Amino acid sequence: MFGQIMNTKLPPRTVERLSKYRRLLDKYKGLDEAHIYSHKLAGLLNLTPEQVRRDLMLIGLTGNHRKGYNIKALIGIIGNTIDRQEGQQVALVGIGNLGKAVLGFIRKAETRMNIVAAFDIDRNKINTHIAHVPCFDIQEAKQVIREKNIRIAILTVPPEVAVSTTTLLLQSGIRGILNFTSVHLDVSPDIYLKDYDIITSLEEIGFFIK
Amino acid sequence: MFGQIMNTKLPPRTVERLSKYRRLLDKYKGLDEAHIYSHKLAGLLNLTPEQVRRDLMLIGLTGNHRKGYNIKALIGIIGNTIDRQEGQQVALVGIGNLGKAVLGFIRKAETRMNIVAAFDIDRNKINTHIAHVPCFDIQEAKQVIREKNIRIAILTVPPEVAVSTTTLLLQSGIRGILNFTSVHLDVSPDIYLKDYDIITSLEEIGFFIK
DNA sequence: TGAGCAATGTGAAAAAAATAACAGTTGTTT
DNA sequence: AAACAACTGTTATTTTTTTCACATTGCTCA
Ligand SMILES: NC(=O)c1ccc[n+]([C@@H]2O[C@H](COP(=O)([O-])OP(=O)(O)OC[C@H]3O[C@@H](n4cnc5c(N)ncnc54)[C@H](O)[C@@H]3O)[C@@H](O)[C@H]2O)c1
Ligand SMILES: NC(=O)c1ccc[n+]([C@@H]2O[C@H](COP(=O)([O-])OP(=O)(O)OC[C@H]3O[C@@H](n4cnc5c(N)ncnc54)[C@H](O)[C@@H]3O)[C@@H](O)[C@H]2O)c1
Repeated sequence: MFGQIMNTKLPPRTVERLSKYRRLLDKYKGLDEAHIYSHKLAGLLNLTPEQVRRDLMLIGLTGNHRKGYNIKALIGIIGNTIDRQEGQQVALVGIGNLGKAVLGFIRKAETRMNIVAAFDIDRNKINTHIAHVPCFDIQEAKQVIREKNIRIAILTVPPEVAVSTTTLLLQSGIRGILNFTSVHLDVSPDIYLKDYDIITSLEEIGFFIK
Repeated sequence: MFGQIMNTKLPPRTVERLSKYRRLLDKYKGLDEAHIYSHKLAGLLNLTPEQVRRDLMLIGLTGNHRKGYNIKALIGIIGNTIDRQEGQQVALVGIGNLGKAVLGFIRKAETRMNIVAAFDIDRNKINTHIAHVPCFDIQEAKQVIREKNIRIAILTVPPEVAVSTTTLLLQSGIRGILNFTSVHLDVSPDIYLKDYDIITSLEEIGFFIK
């Protein structure tokens, strides 16, 4: 319906921005105008209009020279580009303070990424639901991950077990990890690893506000 | 002692990596060898040796051609480069699930970034300590931030109040923000803003593990 | 109808970042 | 003490990402 899936290699930065465009525009959908200009979108996200236009060009979206980009088409093509047709299942591993905060947050957020399982070792959490997500014993990870076709894990376990847990997850078929544990994980290049490192971010901020 | 402060403009990526080198080597300090090779450091962080050498070159650190880089000197120069002499004070704003997790985490982490105040509107939290950090009424933000010379804020308030809270923080003298609220903040270019956006990160991971 | 404006689409240039290549150094070995 | 090995330091090259610049298009209005 919205043009074909462009699976030519997209720059990582472009993918990030596409996700942001969509999330922003999801809120506009239906309400306001049917169209949006590159400079408007750029302004809302602190980017340049050229950058927006180039990103949209890369996914084969073409706007109207007078009205700008059709918002529905834009959301549609971004979806065709970055979503998987069969949906993306995500597991959260380690249901502590941080894990619970993340579960609550993602549940509220409107997203295509479905957290379908959480894992812990704590008997009090296992076999309960937290934020409507079923919690399992980490020992069942292999089966559950296979059964539910989970490919992505959010890692919020204590640092001591980060490496061993990662090994288990990779053996279970996980292909991408969002790592909150500030422990360096040594994974093969075909695993997509993204680290969230607050300390590094704070130090970076500290340096640049000098 | 460890060479002079190089305040020539460093690339953001380099600053990030410097922070990581230091954190990694803090653990090595005293224990193992006195020196480390670029390829060792690179291996530990999934970088290339050339990148490590270039980063260290940029901060004026010179290694021994046979033994590699002196770990103490390395930690020292990184400190001279990215730390502020007077220390960096940080505030956490919004002591909810996420805020508490972050407070607990940073407290445990060995870092030069000191969280010296937290703010909320909840009467039950105001005037208590959480993870040894004193909690204040957000209405007192202006005074407290001035008094304690805080320049950096971690923003973990509900999305609805993210923009207004940011305005208040900027008026109070905050220069850098680590934003967890997935709300787009429109700040002037002299404010260093870093967004942590889980949804975008997950979608990015989802795209690249295809 | 056609001049004018305000967008888009995109090649070209520039800037930023990563990688490669290699000469120079330092110790070791024979 | 000469040849060798294994590093570093740095220049050059490549790749990636952003910005510039401008021709083209679609609409409006006189
Ligand atoms: N990057 C950041 O910004 C940031 C912020 C806060 C915390 N953290 C890190 O995130 C992690 C979690 O932090 P937290 O405050 O939620 O800690 P927490 O102790 O509250 O939670 C850890 C959870 O993991 C569970 N767990 C322990 N071993 C496990 C295992 N083998 N398999 C599965 N689950 C297991 C525990 O039962 C607990 O529920 C820590 O590594 C912490 O350092 C990072
Ligand atoms: N980026 C992420 O990965 C991520 C993950 C989880 C949550 N979040 C976001 O982080 C924020 C906090 O999440 P949470 O789960 O901790 O929410 P929460 O509701 O548990 O906590 C919010 C806290 O802010 C306080 N607060 C409300 N208004 C305030 C004000 N004007 N000034 C100061 N404090 C105020 C509340 O009293 C509460 O303590 C939300 O915006 C959420 O969307 C982001």
